[in-house]
Amino acid sequence: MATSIAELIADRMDAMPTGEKRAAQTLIANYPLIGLKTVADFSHQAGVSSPTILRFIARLGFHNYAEFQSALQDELAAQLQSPLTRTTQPSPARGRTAQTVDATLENIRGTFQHVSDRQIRDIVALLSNRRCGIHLVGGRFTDPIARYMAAHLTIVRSNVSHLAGQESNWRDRLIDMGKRDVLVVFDIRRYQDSLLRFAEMAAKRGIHIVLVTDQWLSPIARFSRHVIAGRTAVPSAWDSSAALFVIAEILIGELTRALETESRGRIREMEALRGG
Amino acid sequence: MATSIAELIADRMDAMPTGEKRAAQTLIANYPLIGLKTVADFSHQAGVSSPTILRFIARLGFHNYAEFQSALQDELAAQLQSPLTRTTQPSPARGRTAQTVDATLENIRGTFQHVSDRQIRDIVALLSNRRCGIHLVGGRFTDPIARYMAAHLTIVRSNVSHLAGQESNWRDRLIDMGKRDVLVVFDIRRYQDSLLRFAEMAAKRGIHIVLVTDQWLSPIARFSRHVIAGRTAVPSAWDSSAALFVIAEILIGELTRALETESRGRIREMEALRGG
DNA sequence: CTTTTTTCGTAACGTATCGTACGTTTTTAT
DNA sequence: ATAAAAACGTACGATACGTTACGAAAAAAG
Repeated sequence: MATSIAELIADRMDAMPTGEKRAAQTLIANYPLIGLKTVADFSHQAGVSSPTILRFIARLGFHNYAEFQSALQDELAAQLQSPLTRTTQPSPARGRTAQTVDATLENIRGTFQHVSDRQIRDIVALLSNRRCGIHLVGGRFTDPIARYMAAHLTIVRSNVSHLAGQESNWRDRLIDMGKRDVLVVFDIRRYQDSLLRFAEMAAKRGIHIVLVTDQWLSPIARFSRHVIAGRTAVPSAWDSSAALFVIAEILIGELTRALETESRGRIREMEALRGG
Repeated sequence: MATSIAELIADRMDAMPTGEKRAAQTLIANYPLIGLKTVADFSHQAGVSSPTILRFIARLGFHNYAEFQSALQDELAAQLQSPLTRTTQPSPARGRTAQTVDATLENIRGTFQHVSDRQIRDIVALLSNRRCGIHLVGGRFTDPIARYMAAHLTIVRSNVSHLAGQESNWRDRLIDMGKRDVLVVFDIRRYQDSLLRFAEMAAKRGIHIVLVTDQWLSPIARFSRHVIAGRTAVPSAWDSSAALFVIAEILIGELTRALETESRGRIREMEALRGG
């Protein structure tokens, strides 16, 4: 069975009439972008008529042109997510572990390719205001990341709280949140209603929301001032939250640097308390 | 001047109305494929109307949607032609963020270069024995990782517990641990005495210890049956636990696969309980 | 709180695109 | 060489798409 459309074409190219063969050749030569354009563009580039293009893709087994384009886009999406596995070996021999690690690495890389320094700076500026409190909350699987971030932020500045337990507990804490407070939310599929409800209530109180989510964007994005989307797809039964974890670490590091002068004193003071 | 469309968006995202900002976020999160689909698809994914999408791309400076798509395709074509230049960013003035991300990626890569599939398999075999319970515990900053792992393991098998709170609480739980139980410990510098004491007591009771630590090896390694060392050095005030996080995810994934038949039933049952 | 401005979505429009029927041309078999 | 079959292109219809106009809603200014 042909795994990619390109291979599928190579297999059947010999058994094609001249016109369709030209279509196949131009598609391979400009793979896959020419296939994402219109039939007219494709046919003109190949020097054949539009119906020939349609007969060509029909011969490949697609029912219509849209289905063909969707297949190309899916393939492209997979390629963009892991360009390494494409350049290196097709890796049937490599272990599952190595493959998953590669996918995770690509997720992290891809995530930060679209996260601008500007965005990080803005969020850090928001979090570095000592006046306003920071509250962190997460979903079923992302709550540990919220905890991780809270554990660090607590050290570099005051007025940091992690919202643990059930939704009802969170709601009680809303009373203590002022208009200038910041709520950092971690939320990935499947998005929890409880988080959405809570974020909505917080937004209505004028609280700034920083959302760290997956590439499909939690509905909380509607109420969020800042949104960072991490890639989560890996060849596993679970989604990977590693990219979100790195986002948290980056924010921790940058905030620590922003509050360097004061945080240094805080850390020293804390260590004195622990040691004594 | 912005060289890529993604940067262009990042620059102007702040000055956009809420609806267009949502369009920008979904485009960045699904970059660039969503932009190659139809306006209707794009608008539906972003949760806004079609005109909002068009106003959004007009604000970016494009005269119509076709021009916008052409620009995306040109960018994509350049990327596909030289996949190597993509991994190494062309920007000469790389920010601290990118450097830290690179260091984190190298840490993860380096970590798994020295972790054998055999080791993973052995640990998974240990954890997949339904007879013995799994207990997870972590230090000050690594406890969230223990929680993360526990949250997943609880779903794929029974008899999983996360040791929360103070050391005294842990000790009380020791009574419930049998000789065949497994204790998964996360511990990085600065190694906590409390964890060491607890691990030692557990080891004396014949409990198998799986240790996930940093490259300098926690002293708990002495009592551990399996030790996985992750790299943690990054140009930041803090160490990075990302490699440990990925280790946890790998173990979660492999264990899920090992228990596939039974875990599938468990997951289905759980979702029924949640839905009902 | 009121007024003004901006922003957003519904609805309608014109166009480009896909898909098909049909006649012409080319190829193949007899 | 002739007939049959396959392939190709032109022309046309239906559909979906991008685009624009307008009124409602929200935000900002006074």
